[in-house]
Amino acid sequence: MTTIRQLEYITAIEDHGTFQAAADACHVTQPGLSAQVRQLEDLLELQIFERGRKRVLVTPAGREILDRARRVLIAVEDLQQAARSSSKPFTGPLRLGVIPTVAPFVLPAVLPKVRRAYPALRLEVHEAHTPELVQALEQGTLDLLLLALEAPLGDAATLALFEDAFMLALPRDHRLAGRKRVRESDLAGEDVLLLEDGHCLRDQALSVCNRAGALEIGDFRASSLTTLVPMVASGAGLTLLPALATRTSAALDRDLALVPFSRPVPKRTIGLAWRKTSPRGDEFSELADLFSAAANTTRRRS
Amino acid sequence: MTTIRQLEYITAIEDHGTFQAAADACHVTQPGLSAQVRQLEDLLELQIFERGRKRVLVTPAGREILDRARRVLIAVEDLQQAARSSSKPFTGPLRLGVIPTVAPFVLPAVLPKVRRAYPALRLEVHEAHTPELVQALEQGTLDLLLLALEAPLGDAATLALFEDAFMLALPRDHRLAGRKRVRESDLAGEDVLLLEDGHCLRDQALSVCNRAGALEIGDFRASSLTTLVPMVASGAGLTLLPALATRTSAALDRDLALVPFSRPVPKRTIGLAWRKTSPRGDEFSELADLFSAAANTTRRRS
DNA sequence: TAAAAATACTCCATAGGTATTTTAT
DNA sequence: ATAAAATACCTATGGAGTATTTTTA
Repeated sequence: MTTIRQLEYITAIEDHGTFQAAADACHVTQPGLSAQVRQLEDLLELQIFERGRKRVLVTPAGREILDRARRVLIAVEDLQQAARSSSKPFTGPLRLGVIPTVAPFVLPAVLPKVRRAYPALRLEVHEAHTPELVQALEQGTLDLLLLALEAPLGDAATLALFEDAFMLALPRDHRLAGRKRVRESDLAGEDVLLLEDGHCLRDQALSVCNRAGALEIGDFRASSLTTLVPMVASGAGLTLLPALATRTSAALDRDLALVPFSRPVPKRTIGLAWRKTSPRGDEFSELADLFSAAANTTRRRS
Repeated sequence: MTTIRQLEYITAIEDHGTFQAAADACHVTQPGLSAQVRQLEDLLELQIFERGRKRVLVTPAGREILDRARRVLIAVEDLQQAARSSSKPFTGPLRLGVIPTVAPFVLPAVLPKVRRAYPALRLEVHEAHTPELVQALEQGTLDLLLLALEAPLGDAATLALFEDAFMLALPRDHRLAGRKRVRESDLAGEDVLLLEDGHCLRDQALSVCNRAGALEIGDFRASSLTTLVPMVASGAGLTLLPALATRTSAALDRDLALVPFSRPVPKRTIGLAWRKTSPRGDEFSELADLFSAAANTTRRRS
């Protein structure tokens, strides 16, 4: 009969590339794992892996089986988590994924609060771009995401925490630096600096710039807001910064000016996302209160 | 560690009401099954069942666990079915659910064709109303549904087969019996007979009647079209019959007249539905060709 | 020839069996 | 009083171990 263990073994093989590495990861011996894989292949009457090469290859039929095996394992994990949650909620590991343009501005305020409110919760933070986070969520590698809800999130459950308005960041000596407010159309013809590919913030800022007729500078893309801000301050161009990022020391550059937009204010929505089938939806909703409270604190601290 | 077998046991207990009956259904002894349940409860650190009463009761926490156990088992079944399908499609059991107002008019033509085209397919037909069918589909008790797509089907994948227009069925001596065509408004003030509760066809016909201002006769509801048609023929009132049902001997009553509607023609859409995650979606789409071909044959035979 | 997977075998943990007692209606 | 679940104990299947051979890049 098919067993959960067999499914863990085959997914471990795909994850680690070889039977030996998978066996190590599962804390069993290679022959033991091999035997189980063989048994599963016999039972299903199809070959999952193509052996022999340096790296095991997955057969087309195996591809389908592996995908479904992961679904089974997620369902099993969810069941076990449901059991933990129902007896003692806010306990055990919680793997949180956060995008890089949010993490440094929210987590320092939130994490201590979470630790204090739920000391039994073992929060693991992983930073990555939205597509990887969403994939990890669907694969069951992450439990909860903190990101901009404008990006495509598959069929995750979402909960908005707060709106994060964009502000125009520019050198102090720029002609727009003295303005009380700017409108998008003021950007027409300006040179803008943006983040590198992958950041959802890049895509959002870019679409504002395209609408306004601003032009991205061709030869530079910042890998983070921390590198982007000094570039702007030194006169290389303008950029859009989320308000969230304008309250930390990183943005406090005396050569940098910040101007808010007049309505309609371009913005992003920061929120939480989780698998609709997650057993911890209620816990996440409750955690959301802490997150938005902490985020508001950060913003008010300005 | 949690095992698939344990999950099968607890769902069997819920399905059969007692440990003993579940053990029989699983082909194991009661103590063996009891031990596994106990082990799972110890592992999850929660009680799933409340023993002692004549019928075992499910605890609130157990309710959650049982629901998730069923999801796991469906995912496992799907994996196994995917394995079968990838090696030899159109093989093994296919549990088909059909609504009562479609089954007798489509299956006689379709089943022989299916048997001939896919002799290795072991088709099991179950007849029930839409809500039970949808629930069984979601629970993994059925694989494929044949029904009217207008009813709420959850998040099933669907494929329309053909449109089934409604016709006005009435006694030969009724004032509308000679008409070439009728419009919905012609029904205003007429007495209509309908099917009993549960039939989606009842709901659809009723909504047409409500729009048209026709009144349902209060003291009679037919349990099937076979009982409804003679009632109409004997002058008890009018009814709406799907065209599909008007081509069989059951409807050939010399006291019955059938009049088509002028545009817009009230109708239902007959189609297939299956779980979006089913491994056999491709097979079902291919089967659909047989179904619509057979259904058209039935209709042309008139 | 050097990794990795398969084979051969041994062992023991445990799922599941039988017989019986306990529990709840 | 009786049906159902728990307990006690036993058995044997099969999952996982060690040692070794076979495979293929």
